[in-house]
Amino acid sequence: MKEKKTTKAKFDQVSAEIEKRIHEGIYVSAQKLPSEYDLAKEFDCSRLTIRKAIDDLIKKNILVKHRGKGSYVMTQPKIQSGRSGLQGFTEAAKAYGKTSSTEVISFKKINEPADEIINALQLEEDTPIYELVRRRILDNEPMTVEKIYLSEYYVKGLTKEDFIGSLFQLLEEKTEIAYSHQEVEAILVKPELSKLLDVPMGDPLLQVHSVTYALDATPIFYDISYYRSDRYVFKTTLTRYNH
Amino acid sequence: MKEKKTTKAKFDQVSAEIEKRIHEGIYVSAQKLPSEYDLAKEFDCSRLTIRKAIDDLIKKNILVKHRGKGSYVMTQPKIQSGRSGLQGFTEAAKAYGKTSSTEVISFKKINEPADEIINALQLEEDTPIYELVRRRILDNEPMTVEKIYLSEYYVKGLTKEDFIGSLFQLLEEKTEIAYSHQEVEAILVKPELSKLLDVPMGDPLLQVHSVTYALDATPIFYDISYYRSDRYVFKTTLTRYNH
DNA sequence: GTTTATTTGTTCGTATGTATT
DNA sequence: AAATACATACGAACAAATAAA
Repeated sequence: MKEKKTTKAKFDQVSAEIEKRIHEGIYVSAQKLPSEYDLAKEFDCSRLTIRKAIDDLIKKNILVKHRGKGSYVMTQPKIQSGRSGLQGFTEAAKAYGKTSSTEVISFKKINEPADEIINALQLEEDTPIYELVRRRILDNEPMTVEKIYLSEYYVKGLTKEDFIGSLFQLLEEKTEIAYSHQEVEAILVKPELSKLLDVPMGDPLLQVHSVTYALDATPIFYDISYYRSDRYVFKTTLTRYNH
Repeated sequence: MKEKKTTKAKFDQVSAEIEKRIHEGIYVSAQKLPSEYDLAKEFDCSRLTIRKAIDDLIKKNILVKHRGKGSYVMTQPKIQSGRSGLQGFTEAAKAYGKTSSTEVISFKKINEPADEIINALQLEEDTPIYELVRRRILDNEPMTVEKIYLSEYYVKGLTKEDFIGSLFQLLEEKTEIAYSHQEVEAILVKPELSKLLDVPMGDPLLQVHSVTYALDATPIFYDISYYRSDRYVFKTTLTRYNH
């Protein structure tokens, strides 16, 4: 039997502790953090470890630093929706203590998929593709409708009910997911979506196209999602200097 | 007299060379890069230097890696609009060889600014604020209207004409800009914007709120921008594992 | 299925360079 | 001009995940 990973990396412990201090108000924005040298002494580790810890907090948009000046705490956006973008619906819901659920609207084989999809997934023409339509509900209100297109390989033997949970988790049994490219646009609600999202015609929506890839750049699935614009905001942080 | 920085950091040379090889098709997605150890031998440097170079390319969404497996080239989104988000209108225009220009629509003092703005800029109530409205034009078509709100300090002695160029450049004479928080929403075009952006009423727009801060978390300016949804797409890349 | 080799991850010590105050 | 603080870089060693034998 294997032992659990109870001992995290040192730089993870350090960055967790710094993050804790920020939440406790010990380190506040507007004021400089202790220098890397001092932190290294305090945590009894090398400066490189401190630098790695700080680097991770910079990636998480929690700290900023500048050569010769020092490191500072970044102000937090009022509502934090994760690192970047729209991902993590279920996790975001949990974070706010809200009830979220997923409905599988349909799951079926498509014999004549749009070129756009065939192209994005780098498949031969006339390859059969499976379409999965799901709806996400937050506190009894429909928030998102997502249409997902996958090749047969990933859904062999699966039925509607299998898609109630996390798609990522399901797919990672077959392939390791590495990254996805997303494109966000503003569109007007279409009749079909008006019903599913319970918004009147003429309302604007956020439409997100994405393609998700494995490490070796194999496309895994294509996704078009629609977000109610009165409930969903896309948040990002831009940093000027990427030291 | 000081010598110019002709000699870049070694890890910058290495990452530039790797990037070049990717563009030349020497390193392609779907195939593993040489190991860090081998690259270190080839570039005659330490493994840490290679790791730093690779790390930077990962930050730029050019590479992905996975422990025990190796590093891979990420597929590029069809149209590359920069690191993340909507920033860099002028640069993006240049990259496509298009003509871009900026019009200053108005620049005036506002005596009763909205609470939303006072709040975002952390100012006292009834503090006078300056409003700058600009329009960006790409290939003779209006693309963006931006409303920017700044306190007196940053615009003292400036006139309309001073805002034709880069706002960032102008402000950095006074304060160093560190980062900004952005929120993207889908809205319907308002009458005023319909004219400025030359789109019919009822059309959707992308609306972006942002607050820009200095290193010490002082708010510098508040910005509400409107993007034509038929011309502008917001692009991001999400990475699953952030090693 | 176990062992071995490969590959990335973590960490230290040390030294020197460069920007800021 | 000096002190402080971050940036770059090397060498070395061991850990952990993965893939190959």
